[in-house]
Amino acid sequence: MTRVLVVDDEPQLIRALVINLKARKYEVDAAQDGAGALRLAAARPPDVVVLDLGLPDMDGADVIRGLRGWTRVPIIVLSARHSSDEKVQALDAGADDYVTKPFGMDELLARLRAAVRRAEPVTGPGEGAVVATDTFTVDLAAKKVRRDEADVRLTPTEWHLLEVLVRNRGRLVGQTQLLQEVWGPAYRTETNYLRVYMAQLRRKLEADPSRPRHFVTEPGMGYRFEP
Amino acid sequence: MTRVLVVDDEPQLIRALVINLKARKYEVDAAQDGAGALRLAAARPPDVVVLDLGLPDMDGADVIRGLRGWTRVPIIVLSARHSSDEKVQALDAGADDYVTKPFGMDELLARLRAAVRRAEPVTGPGEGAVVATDTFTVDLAAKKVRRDEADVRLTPTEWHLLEVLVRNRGRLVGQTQLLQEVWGPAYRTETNYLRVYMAQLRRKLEADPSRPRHFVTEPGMGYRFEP
DNA sequence: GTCAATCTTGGCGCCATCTTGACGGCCGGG
DNA sequence: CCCGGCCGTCAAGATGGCGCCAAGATTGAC
Repeated sequence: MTRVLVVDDEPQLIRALVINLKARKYEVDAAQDGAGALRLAAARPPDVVVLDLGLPDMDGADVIRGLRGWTRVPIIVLSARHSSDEKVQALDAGADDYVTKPFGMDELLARLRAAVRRAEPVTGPGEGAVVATDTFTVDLAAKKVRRDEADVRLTPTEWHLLEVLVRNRGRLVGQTQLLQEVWGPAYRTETNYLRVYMAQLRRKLEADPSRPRHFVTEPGMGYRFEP
Repeated sequence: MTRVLVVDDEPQLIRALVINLKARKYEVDAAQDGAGALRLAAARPPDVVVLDLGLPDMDGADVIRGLRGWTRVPIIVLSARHSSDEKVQALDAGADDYVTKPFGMDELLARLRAAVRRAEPVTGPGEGAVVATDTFTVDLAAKKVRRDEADVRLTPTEWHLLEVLVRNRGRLVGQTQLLQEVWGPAYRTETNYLRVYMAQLRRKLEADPSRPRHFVTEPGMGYRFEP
């Protein structure tokens, strides 16, 4: 699911955006000032940022630069100022788009889709998204798993689970987190599913499924993927 | 040097843009209608396109789609229409930005810089526009499919679908993405269409349509084109 | 106005996938 | 030593996605 970070100091506008975005199946985080936005963006990296320039605590351009220091996430700027100067400043600071208030929700959503669309392939046709072990390789962009020179067929659930583990490679991923990301918040206690699907993954990918070397169980806590 | 393709039917506006762009060390090509724009874009692939929607010979969205068929070059749309609908249509057709006339030259240049900047790391215009398999070849630029020494006739929808798949060759394309790109954002759940049109493509292009080797179904996730 | 091509819509059967429950082994604590 | 929690394994029933077919709508050409 695409995650949007909304930054604005007007609770009303935040409310309106959150409602509209959630109705369209976006995951939404919200912050009311620049410092909070930067903190939230680091904690839960968004796929696109909607940023109001008129924040109480920081200059808008500084927020943009704060993000651009470590991420290429698309930034759509909102502002009440029509001044050409302000637009140029924001865009040159690293923003991707500039929308003046008041704006049509349809238009903002369309610009948001455009921003997400063109950002997608940045991770895509490139390279680096391939993780390898001694027995198999995972291509996150192409959604492909190869083992012994042949493609391995994974079901959607299997793939989703593998994806979460690989994205956190080397780190322990808690059972709750796995269940929540793959099956949704309502399944946080169904540890049964994890057992069944971890077994599937191991059977399809491990050299010796009964003695897993890459999908490690951490009893009582969760699972870890070791490249 | 960055090459800009300017498309507009007003010679005055073209003159103004050409002067401003050349002064800033851009290389500039210009076309006065949609057909000329598509021809020129194919002959001398630009790094960014500035496109007026009010062209005499073609609908603006069709020009966008004509470009998007084979290239991901950033497209900045100019238009006198402020209608929200028109903006949404252009953006969803594949445009990256939408500027309403009259506009400040500073702003346009800033948006142009932003578009070029974020497109930078993407693969240059050297992508092969012809993709071949053992039974047929697809020429994205010429919009032609050859099989057994003869051209294959495809309907517009079939083309569009094939186009999206081929552009993402080797990678899995989600059902939602396919539906959204081919039929529009409102059809993201009509998986019926996919089944029908994938069957059409397979019937026309696969050696054995009932056992597809190039248009692979990934149940529950999407489809993949394998060259 | 007629006709053909294309797009939309619905239904049906099959099969992979998901869900769910049960069982046994391992391990640490009482 | 026994017991309870946790994990791995297996299998059967429920579910839902997919391919396929075919009949209306719709569009566009003549």
